[in-house]
Amino acid sequence: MDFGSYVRAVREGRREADVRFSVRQVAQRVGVEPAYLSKVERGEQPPPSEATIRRLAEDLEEDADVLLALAGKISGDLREVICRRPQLFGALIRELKEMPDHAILRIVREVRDGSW
Amino acid sequence: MDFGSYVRAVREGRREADVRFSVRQVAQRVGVEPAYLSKVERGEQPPPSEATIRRLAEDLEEDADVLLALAGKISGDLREVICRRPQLFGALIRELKEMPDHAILRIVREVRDGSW
DNA sequence: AGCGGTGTGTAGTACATACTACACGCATGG
DNA sequence: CCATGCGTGTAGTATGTACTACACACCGCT
Repeated sequence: MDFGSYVRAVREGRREADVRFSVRQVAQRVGVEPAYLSKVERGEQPPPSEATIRRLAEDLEEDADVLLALAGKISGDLREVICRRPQLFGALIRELKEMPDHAILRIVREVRDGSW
Repeated sequence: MDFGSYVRAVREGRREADVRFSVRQVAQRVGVEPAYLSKVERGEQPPPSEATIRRLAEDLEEDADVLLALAGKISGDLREVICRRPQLFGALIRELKEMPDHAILRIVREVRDGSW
């Protein structure tokens, strides 16, 4: 699933319950031209900037990280964290690359619970 | 320390032991114009592309991830890993954001040693 | 019949990215 | 003294990013 198709699917879904989720109205709330959003949804244009994707995610009540990922982008705050200690986070991420979700989730929980 | 200054420092260091590390010769091996490398080192031009940074890192025997980080970029393979499971890795990285190096290293080791 | 709202086609813009090509003056060695 | 290599200044290019502006045809409503 690419960025455009996903956004279109989500928006059309929302629209079934709320007429305010037309291309035009979403575009207006997000602050872009309707024609542009239309083209992005159809993949005729590449995904928008991080800032625009964030506003779009908020309007559609979608997770910004997921939309950014579909656009092949990484949240600015995550990039900063990694760039501050690239070897450390590089090693960690490459180590966890093939790990199943539950193993990673377990680490997240254990770190959060302060077993460290 | 910005990207340019760092590269310049490393290259000048290497040069003390090996005359092959002039701007011109490094540029030639890396595959860019000497004037361009010169400008990048002095911060007159923004850092090069990921591919060029990788070739530069190899020539200078520096860690590519470190150079990429100084350029504010994230290695393509790491981006792919994160983009495949954005929520999971997002949660993990944000959880580890303020953690000291040794805590993260411990996780890396424990994952590698297969205590999971 | 006409008005508002719909999606979309076409064209164009401003800025960033990622460089190349050529030229200049300096210095060091044969 | 001049050839070689050095770093660097100036100018220019191609491609990508991130959009805007306007126009068109269609559909439902009153």
